[in-house]
Amino acid sequence: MIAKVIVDVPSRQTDRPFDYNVPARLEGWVEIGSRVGVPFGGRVVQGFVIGLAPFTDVDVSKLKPISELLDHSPPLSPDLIELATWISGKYCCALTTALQSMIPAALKGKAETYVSLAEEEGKETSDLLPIEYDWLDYIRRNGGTVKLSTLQERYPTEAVAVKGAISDGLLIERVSIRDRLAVRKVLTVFPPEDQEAAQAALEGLPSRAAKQREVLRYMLAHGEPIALQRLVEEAQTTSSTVRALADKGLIVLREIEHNRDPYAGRSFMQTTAMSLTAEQQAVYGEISSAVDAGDSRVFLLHGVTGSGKTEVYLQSIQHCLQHERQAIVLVPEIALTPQMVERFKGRFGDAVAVLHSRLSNGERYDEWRKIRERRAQVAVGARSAIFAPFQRIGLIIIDEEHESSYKQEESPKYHARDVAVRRARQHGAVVVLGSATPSLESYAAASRSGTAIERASAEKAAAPAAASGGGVTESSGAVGSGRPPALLPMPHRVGGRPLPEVQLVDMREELKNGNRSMFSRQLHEALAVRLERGEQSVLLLNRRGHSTFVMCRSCGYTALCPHCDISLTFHQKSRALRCHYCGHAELAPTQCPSCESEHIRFFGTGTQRVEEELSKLFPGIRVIRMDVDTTTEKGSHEKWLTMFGDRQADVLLGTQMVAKGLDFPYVTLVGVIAADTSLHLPDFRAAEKTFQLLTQVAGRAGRHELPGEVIIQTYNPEHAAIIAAQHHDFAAFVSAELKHRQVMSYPPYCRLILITLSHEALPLLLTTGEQLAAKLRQGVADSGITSSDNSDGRFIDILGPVASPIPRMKDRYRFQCMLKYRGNIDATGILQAAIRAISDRNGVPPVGISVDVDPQVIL
DNA sequence: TTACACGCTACT
DNA sequence: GTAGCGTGTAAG
Repeated sequence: MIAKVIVDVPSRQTDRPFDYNVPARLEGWVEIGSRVGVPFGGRVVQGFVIGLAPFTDVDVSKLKPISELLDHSPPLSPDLIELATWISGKYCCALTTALQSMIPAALKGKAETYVSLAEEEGKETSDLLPIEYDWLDYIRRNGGTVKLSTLQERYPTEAVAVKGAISDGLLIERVSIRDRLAVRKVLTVFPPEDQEAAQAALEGLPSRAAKQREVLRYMLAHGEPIALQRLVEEAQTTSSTVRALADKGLIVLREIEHNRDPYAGRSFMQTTAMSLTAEQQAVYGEISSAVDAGDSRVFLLHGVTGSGKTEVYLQSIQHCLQHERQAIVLVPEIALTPQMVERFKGRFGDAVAVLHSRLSNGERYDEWRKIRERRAQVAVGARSAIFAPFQRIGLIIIDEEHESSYKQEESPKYHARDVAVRRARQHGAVVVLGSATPSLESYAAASRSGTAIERASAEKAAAPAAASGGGVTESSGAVGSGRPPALLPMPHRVGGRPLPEVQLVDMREELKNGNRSMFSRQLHEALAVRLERGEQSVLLLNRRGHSTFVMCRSCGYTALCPHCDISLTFHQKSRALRCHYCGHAELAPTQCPSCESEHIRFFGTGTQRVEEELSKLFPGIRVIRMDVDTTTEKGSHEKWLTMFGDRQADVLLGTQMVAKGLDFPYVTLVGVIAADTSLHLPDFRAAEKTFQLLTQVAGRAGRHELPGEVIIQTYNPEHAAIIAAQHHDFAAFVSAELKHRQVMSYPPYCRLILITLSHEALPLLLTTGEQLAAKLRQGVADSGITSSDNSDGRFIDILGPVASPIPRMKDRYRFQCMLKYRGNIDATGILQAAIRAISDRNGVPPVGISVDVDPQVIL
């Protein structure tokens, strides 16, 4: 049997299947999706079997056998392999990169060399005396096989002798792939099987074996297996005592597989389905009947904050599970809070597997196995949970579908929303995209469709998009391909609670009136009121990144990274200047390195400064600050939110992470320190992102009995995005923004591909960039498309090359080209051909090329 | 990606 | 003559 293997060597030349013989001992075990170790160019690498065939075209003399099978059952299923193939084509990445992203990091094997004694295999080594070679004895003591690296570490002076032994055939070298992490095993003590015999033996124990007697009594009394470590603690004894008992055969000591459960020892209050409002019921009805139909439909659930989307998710999942199908729930990493997890665990208990980046590799691996072994039917997780190894998916929910964190920034640069639609089609599953502020891409696509229930209520909301429509590309992402998503509106909050009142404060006026503080009088006043009433406030510092840059007020010098040409960021803790991109760090200067002035200052309002100011204005105020500095530690995120929920603080101050999905009954004030910081970023989505963030954070207030108030401080109170956020007016925002996008020709009116070229040598980079652009233009011309609008609605435009927004990173210069296109155009195909055309005959391009299809951040 | 072969330079 | 290094090539 021949296996087609994708080897884990991510390069253009090796991105194709290689054929291997399946050795007799693995016959029947090697399946499609198996992870194997194979010899590849003089070493052993990991690979995935993507096909099996009885014969091959490859010269038999070249064929090598698979050297090992790495798992008992294949970690990938054929549908995931098919999905990976699609991803590698759509997002221009190596197939192995796509495959690799689908399995937990714990299964990313590394090659390890082992040496075995030849004598163990019946060969003669009598001419080597153990006295002469300590290391030889060491190998014998360790069962005849040890890791070469361990041997080298223990006997550094014997390198030559070891090498000699290998070439003399006394030692046999073997290369094997070792997982980063095996299943965790725990030594466990089992109670005696024969109670009566044990009782008798207990009497017969010598009088000085008091501890043994105690342990045995404990085990008889409890009658349940217990971890050795715990037994030792509970019985105040040592492991040797327990082992002695085990040697006598009175108890059994055995390793058992242990599953790390990050939520072990935590009880979740079980909840049952709440009765739905008419609005929720209508939406639930649409979703559940589509699930029943096994129809791979896409719904865009547009529900205002507090409209009860989560309850609809929960009941839809319930419905799906009742039909023996599984469900995936994607949540932005930042919103994967204990609150969110609690709601799912509370409803579905152990049937839920949770996957997020704060889990250790081991924990994530265990959750993943829980899914694969069908012990879980619901997966809740961030982006990569879309690859959860379920067999029969019925429903995929993407909460906060507009979040840019669904786009992976590293290769494979996939968008989880588009992958979800594709995977749903494989399984005949329903996709629900939920948001209070849908992305313009999804919304524009959905506006072109309609079903019974939304036609009535959505017409008004959809009107502006539909009016400007026609130009909306029918293929902007997978969302747009096939049948357009149907819009499911939920415009009302549960319980008829009003959306909070939003007040805009013009900070220019504040300055004019002599208030130079970062708090306006209104916000100051409102905070004081909450403190007095014992209510809570959420303060948002809307700034992307955490940059507090360094500038000299005398000469204007700013500290730049010597490798990347971008501003260095000041870190209070270490008093260091760090580069955000390459990790370069230096000590913060006390005087200007350029003009030696003392007037060097750290700019930008960080959360730290807001915190200081708050304590100055309100002595004794209890503030919880959540930003990258305070939430990197494992579990810290959770800890802060629990504290805040327990009302151990008056103010929750933070960056974007405080804006999403939180639901605290005593929060009656939301303050935005400066709404503008993200508004003027050189990114066509800046306004959209600002609107979304403001709307989301405003939704944190007054979700329960107490009414909420929102204060937004801004220097641009007349900006359309900010006014729309003030009035909770999604339709107005969409209408204005879509017009703008159409004029400027940006998504959803076209699609984008960003190509970044990088190299240390600037001249080479420039010429290569020009060559690539020329080949692209030629490719476009050859396929008969012009860059102006065609009668068939197709159009393509090639921009650049121009210097990237970050013109140098890690000592490499960067230039970029942008492809803008609309209509049925194989843009990735044209691009791939152009790259091939400027590459050498081995397919290696002269400079680094990175391709980002449907980029989220142009910045 | 990486191991290895090949060819060149620089020195024993 | 050969160790040491850079470059190119192929990997089943």
